[in-house]
Amino acid sequence: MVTINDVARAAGVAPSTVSYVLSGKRSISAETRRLVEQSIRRLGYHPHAGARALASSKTQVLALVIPLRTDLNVAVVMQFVAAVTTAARRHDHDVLLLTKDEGADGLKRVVGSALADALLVMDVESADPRVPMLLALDRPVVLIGTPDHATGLSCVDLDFQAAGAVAVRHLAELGHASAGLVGPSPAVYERGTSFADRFLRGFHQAAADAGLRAGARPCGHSYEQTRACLDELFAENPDLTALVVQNEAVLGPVLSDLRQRGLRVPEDVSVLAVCPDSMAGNHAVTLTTITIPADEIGELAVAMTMSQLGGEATPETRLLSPRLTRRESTAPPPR
Amino acid sequence: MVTINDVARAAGVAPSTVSYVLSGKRSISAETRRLVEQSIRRLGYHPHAGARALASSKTQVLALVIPLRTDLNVAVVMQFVAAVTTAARRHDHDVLLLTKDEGADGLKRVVGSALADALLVMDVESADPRVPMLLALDRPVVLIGTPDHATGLSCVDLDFQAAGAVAVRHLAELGHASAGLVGPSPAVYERGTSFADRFLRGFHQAAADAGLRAGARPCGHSYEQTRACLDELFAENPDLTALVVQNEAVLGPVLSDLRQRGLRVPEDVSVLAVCPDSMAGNHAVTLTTITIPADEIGELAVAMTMSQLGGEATPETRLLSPRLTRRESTAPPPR
DNA sequence: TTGAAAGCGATACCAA
DNA sequence: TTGGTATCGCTTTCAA
Repeated sequence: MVTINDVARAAGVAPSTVSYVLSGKRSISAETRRLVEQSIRRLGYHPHAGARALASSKTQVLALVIPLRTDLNVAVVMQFVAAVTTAARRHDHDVLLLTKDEGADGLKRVVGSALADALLVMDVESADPRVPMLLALDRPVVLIGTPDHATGLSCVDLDFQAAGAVAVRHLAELGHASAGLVGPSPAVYERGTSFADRFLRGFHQAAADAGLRAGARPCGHSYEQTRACLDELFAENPDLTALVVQNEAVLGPVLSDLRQRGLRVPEDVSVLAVCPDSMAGNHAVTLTTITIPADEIGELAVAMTMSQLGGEATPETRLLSPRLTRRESTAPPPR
Repeated sequence: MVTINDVARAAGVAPSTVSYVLSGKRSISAETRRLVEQSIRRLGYHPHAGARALASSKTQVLALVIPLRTDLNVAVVMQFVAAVTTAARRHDHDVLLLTKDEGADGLKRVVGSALADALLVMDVESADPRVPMLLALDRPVVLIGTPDHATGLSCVDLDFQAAGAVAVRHLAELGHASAGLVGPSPAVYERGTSFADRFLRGFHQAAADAGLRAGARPCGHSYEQTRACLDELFAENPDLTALVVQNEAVLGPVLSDLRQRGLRVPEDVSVLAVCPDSMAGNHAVTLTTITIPADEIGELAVAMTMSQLGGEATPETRLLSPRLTRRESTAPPPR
């Protein structure tokens, strides 16, 4: 293995000088820098991460906690993971992957054994059992989502409450008098994953304000459950003319079930989807969407982590404003 | 921070003894073990990963390289990531996430700086530029997929060639005289991602053997591209009675386009999907599938890595036999 | 069955 | 602007 001493010897300088060339923590003459950098390249030197961590108490690693349930949300989670990893590399950090099932102990372990400098946590629940521990942990933490008692923790998320309102207002402006919400799966509500509740709140409030008749139902991810969900929505409100779908996984089933009911989109029913923009074109009718900007959120989360690591920032909550893009799937109601 | 010395002092033993209790590398009296373990718990001791890596030249970390394209394959990739991470933890290892765009240099960096003990690489191409470097790297490597010149590297994958054949034979046995393959996106073929070619080969060979008229087309993931793909397949073979879809992302579009053509599944057209079993129930008709056992592959990949790390194993290629589960979407052809 | 101590490869302080 | 060196926390050899 090539060590800093090898480089130092080759360049005819002290090991500490090599270290300083690498870290930029003190000024180096042009000539010395050249010599050192050349030796580094020639020898193919890479600093030993463990040694570095030991000496500096910095790992240059971010731990990212992802949900394990692979049946739902996958596209969003994946996009987010990709964004975080890419952004982390731009800041010269790597990403250690943890799964939610490791729980609070897993986080304690990773921090305790100095495997990571900071934590990014996805799929946070309203009363997330990990929150107290995260607060106790004296490390930068950024949550994707907004749990209830997170004062002291940084949070990033789409403003789902505003999104719910934006969805309703778009439909109201088109002239709809009613709207049904096809929500995330019941499990999501049961776990108290806050984005579902926040969207629902925005949805109902805006509906009340606009005088819309609104109904909402969670929706499991199988075709049968989707059909049942629509059955209920239509039973409650037979003259429904618009659906808001906050569940990417069932977009296909929703659209095909509507067709089987003899309902055309958007002529008979408008459909507004809450999902990444990239999914808008994957259906027979291009979808009006409120985008879930997973990569923006990921990048922002990393940026916030970095400034906390730099000591320049204190915890804060950032909610991104919803953006609606109108496409083919929404139109004025029939008649 | 709690160190091994703190634990040793609390337990009244030498630091080395604590180390041996932890590693099990020499026998310890019951009493000493009890004392040490108690101190560890009481103090909440976690060994410092960096220090450990420095002293032992082992990181207990596996690097996992994932593809970045988030539009395709996401479900499979995600399932795989989850499986690897979970399996790694069972073997007392963590997972460092790399993206494919880091390329060969990224791998060199990670190994060079001793960030990981072994590499798991997804999305390998036939003539993957990373292969030579992986061979040069003197570390355990397991590839998900099978590149061309990988002698010396371990590979795990579904036996896609056999899968192609199994698909055709199932349809032939049902009495079909023709079959169309809706393949992965053109980009996948262009990159020479080997699973696509292998499936295609098995598909064509088995079709020739069984006397089936077979056509195949790549398929982009948008609705428009899917419809175009089906257009071509039907143009080439107007009396097509069966489709094999090796592209989970377009299953929805394929099914709804068939309906728009007035074709019922399975009465008029049989559909056989190559995808994770968990997706079989997400459509109006439950799908006959050849499963992509992402979690099995992930677990196996980790197991192989571990035995290589243990020095018990030499590189080998393992192709999992395809498993077909018949559901509603395949049936004898009309008439 | 246990202890003492020499590294592992960096960083960063103290000097020059 | 540079060098020397103690130090980080652990593993493992050598001795007892």
